[in-house]
Amino acid sequence: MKEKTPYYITTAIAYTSGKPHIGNTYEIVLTDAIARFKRNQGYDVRFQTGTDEHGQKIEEKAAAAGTTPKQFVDGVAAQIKGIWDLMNVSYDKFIRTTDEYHEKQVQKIFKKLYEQGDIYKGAYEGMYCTPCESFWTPSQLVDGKCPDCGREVKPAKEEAYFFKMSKYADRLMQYYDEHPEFITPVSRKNEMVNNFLKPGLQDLCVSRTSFKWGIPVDFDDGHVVYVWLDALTNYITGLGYDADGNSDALFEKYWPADVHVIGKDIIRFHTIYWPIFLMALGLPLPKKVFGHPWLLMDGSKMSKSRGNVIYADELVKIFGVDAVRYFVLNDMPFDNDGNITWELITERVNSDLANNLGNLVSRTAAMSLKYFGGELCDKGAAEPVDGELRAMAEGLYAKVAAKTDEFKISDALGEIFSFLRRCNKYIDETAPWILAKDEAKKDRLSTVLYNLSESIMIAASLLQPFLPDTAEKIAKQFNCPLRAYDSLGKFGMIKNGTKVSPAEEHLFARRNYKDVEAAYDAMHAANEPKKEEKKPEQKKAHEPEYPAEIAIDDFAKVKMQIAKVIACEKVEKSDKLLKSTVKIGEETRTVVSGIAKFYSPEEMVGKKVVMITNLKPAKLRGIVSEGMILCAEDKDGNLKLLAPEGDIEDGSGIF
RNA sequence: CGCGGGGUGGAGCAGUUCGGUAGCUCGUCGGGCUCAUAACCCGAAGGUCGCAGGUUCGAAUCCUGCCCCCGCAACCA
Repeated sequence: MKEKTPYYITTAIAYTSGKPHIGNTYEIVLTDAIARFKRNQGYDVRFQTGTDEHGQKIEEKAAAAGTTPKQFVDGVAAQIKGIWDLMNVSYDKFIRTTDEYHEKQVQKIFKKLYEQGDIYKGAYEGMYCTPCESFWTPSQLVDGKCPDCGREVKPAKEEAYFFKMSKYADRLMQYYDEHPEFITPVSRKNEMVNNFLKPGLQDLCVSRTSFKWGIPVDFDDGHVVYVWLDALTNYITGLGYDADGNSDALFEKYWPADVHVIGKDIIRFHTIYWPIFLMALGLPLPKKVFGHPWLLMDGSKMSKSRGNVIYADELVKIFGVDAVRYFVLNDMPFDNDGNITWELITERVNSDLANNLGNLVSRTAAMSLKYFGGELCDKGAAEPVDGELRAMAEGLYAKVAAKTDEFKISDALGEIFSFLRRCNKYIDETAPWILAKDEAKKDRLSTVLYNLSESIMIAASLLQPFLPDTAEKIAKQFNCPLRAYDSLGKFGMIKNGTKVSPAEEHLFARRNYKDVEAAYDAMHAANEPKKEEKKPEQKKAHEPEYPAEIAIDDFAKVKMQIAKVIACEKVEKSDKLLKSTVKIGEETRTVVSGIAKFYSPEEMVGKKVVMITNLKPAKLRGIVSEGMILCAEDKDGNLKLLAPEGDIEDGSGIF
């Protein structure tokens, strides 16, 4: 017997900074669908996913939550895994970058690359602008001065390790040329070449000293491995790769990966840095990187602060797992961003799943039960009208497989659902209820119902990777096994005498939008903003994470005073910033505030505002801001200045 | 001129590589049917393919210019 061909497929690992929303969940469902399809085709599939758990942001979040980073990521990783499981994702391996074997290998890899000279200790060497706290390359300087603020800059250094990217650039270009399908969709390739390869690759910073929550560089205290070298290598450490050459058999079997499924935002890291790391390690490169588009909430990017986030588990509660899987798989175009709204998903579920698929199964089963006690039998009473149905059924697998191979999952589903539509039409053409009235047509009736059941089984088998539970339910109701993919070209596999069972419940319930809305509102009862309140033009609201309580001393550190705005202008090249000159008693200061969307310079002048006056000065858009004007912000990001209730002298303190 | 994506009947999308009757799903309207989840089937209405030029016998598709939307970047002390 021939050995199965290995197929290694991965998702990007999810960053453990918070609960993943439906957009993040899309990636895992997409990958799962492909993995399941490949398994059904007879590949020996390994499907890996996991979590990316290091970094400054996590360190900060953990601190804000009052836990250790490890406790924090344990919690989030469990949550992410829980959602993947909820979505019925058939991963074989869930890797965490805090797993011991991963950390150990990353250290080894780092050391190996260092020893062979691909990683070198260097410094951000450049012209440093102290007030801006920024490094600039000589070419960025304007007249030899800081391009931001126009001040003097001086040469400075900050220690860090770098990877010599440029060394491998030519080989990478060559790889692109020899493997035109490496970057999918292909349109992304040009983006990479034009934006990064042609201008010349910058060396990549691969260590940090500014935070601690990372894998330590074991030969240099204070340095931790910086994100990409840590995160990307999960694809090989998860297979048991060993930098010393003692890799696991798994690694030998599955590497190189057949495809990395990732979001379009990180294509660059997977098609430039990752291949180069692999070249440096002397390993073969992945065969394909598929950068999928994004799922947008009603046309705008989902973000917590915008209040337009939809989570997979909420959708599942309302619609069920397979409906959610179907929606994200079907409504995502191949290389454009997809759109999700409550109306859209309701419509999809109703028209495709309930009306087309669910009702077809329901009416077919009901007729079999009614006319033959559920017994299926091809009496051989074929008629010309059957031909088209059979031909379509027999050709369906090839079409679906072709689309799936191109990762055009939406098109693959489209093929299946147009076939289901054809089945519904077949019922109309054959009108079984009329055949049933004529005893002489009994055989014909039986054959018609057999043909329908057979068609449904073929469709269900092809739907299995996308809607696994639904396929199972159909198989159970028709008492037939799901078909092996190499026999999908044959029509007539159901054994005569097979009995259909009555339905326990509808495959998919029809929903009306009002109920969906009500269910959503009930779920969010008190908090969360409602979904209608999305205002795309409004930018993010701040999301401070407060400690549970603070001591009075902490509060006492903040010096607040009343200030009077005596002059105000827009900051050039900025759409949010106003630069105000304020008077605080005897003192005059300059302060920059992000309120230009809400206040014009004219209306600012003369206002008395509340200001923090002992805040460390910061430079914004090249202007030093000496304080902060306090505002209240609603959930849509609208701002209102805080002002004293009555008139009071500027410079007055606030307690 | 920072980078990138997009503007196709009421909604969501395909078609643009290699120009030649503008397609799909949903919605609407009319009809049919009754096995079925007010489901299914048939038919119809509805589009100057963002705008303006150009190339061509012919442009959604190629060229030029412009407008609008979105994301990234910058920026919110």
